[in-house]
Amino acid sequence: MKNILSGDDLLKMLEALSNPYRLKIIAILHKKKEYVSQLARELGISRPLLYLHLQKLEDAKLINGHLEISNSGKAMKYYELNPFCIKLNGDFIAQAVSNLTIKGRKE
Amino acid sequence: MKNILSGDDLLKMLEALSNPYRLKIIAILHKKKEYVSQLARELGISRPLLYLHLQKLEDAKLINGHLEISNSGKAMKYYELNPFCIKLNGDFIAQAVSNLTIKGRKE
DNA sequence: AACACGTGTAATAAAATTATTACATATGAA
DNA sequence: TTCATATGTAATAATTTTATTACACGTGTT
Repeated sequence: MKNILSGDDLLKMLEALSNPYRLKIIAILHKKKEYVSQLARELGISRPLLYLHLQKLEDAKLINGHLEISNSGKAMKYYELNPFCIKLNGDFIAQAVSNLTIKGRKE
Repeated sequence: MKNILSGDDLLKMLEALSNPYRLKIIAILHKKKEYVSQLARELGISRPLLYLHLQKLEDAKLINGHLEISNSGKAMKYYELNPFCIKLNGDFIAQAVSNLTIKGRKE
């Protein structure tokens, strides 16, 4: 049985998940989609900082965002969770590592 | 069904896994226990740097080390993998986040 | 027009992680 | 004694990540 995830993708995902705010974002979006300003309020952080975290999660393909025009006519950027499930154990990691790059080295 | 892992422990584990060398260490130790100097050679990194990575993995309880006296009488520090298996998905994370601390805040 | 609320980013500062260098110690073998 | 191999750490440098500040722009409401 082959692993769909490359070592590099797994690493990117783990990096994206290794921050408390980003775990919280996952938890919030697991319940429902939400827009940026509201997320920032719920987390108690500034929008610029939130953007940074959202970007990392989106780069890792864990969430994705899209614009919606609200009834009142405002553009709202909603993010939603991109369902995932990884069985993280020694086997899985050993397998993924077989094609893992270290800092731009060919390896 | 309760989660044995606190949010803080999950985060620590994810942080420990979010580095290419540390993933490689996991992969190596998944096959067999190994001692520090040999690990350093296999990974192509210095021992001081390796120690840092081993420490993070050990703090996250993913590996543990112990001294062994070799036949030739030298002290060798062997590390071995501490078997683990986490089903990483939205549910699991949402659950763990319920008791997650952010930077020494009571939350 | 002024205000409240939304998106978006550039520039910078602060903090944490990662990496290197230089040591110290000990054992067995040549 | 000198060499090769092992453990272990302190001090520092380099890099990356995280966080802040200051902007710009747009829409609807008062």
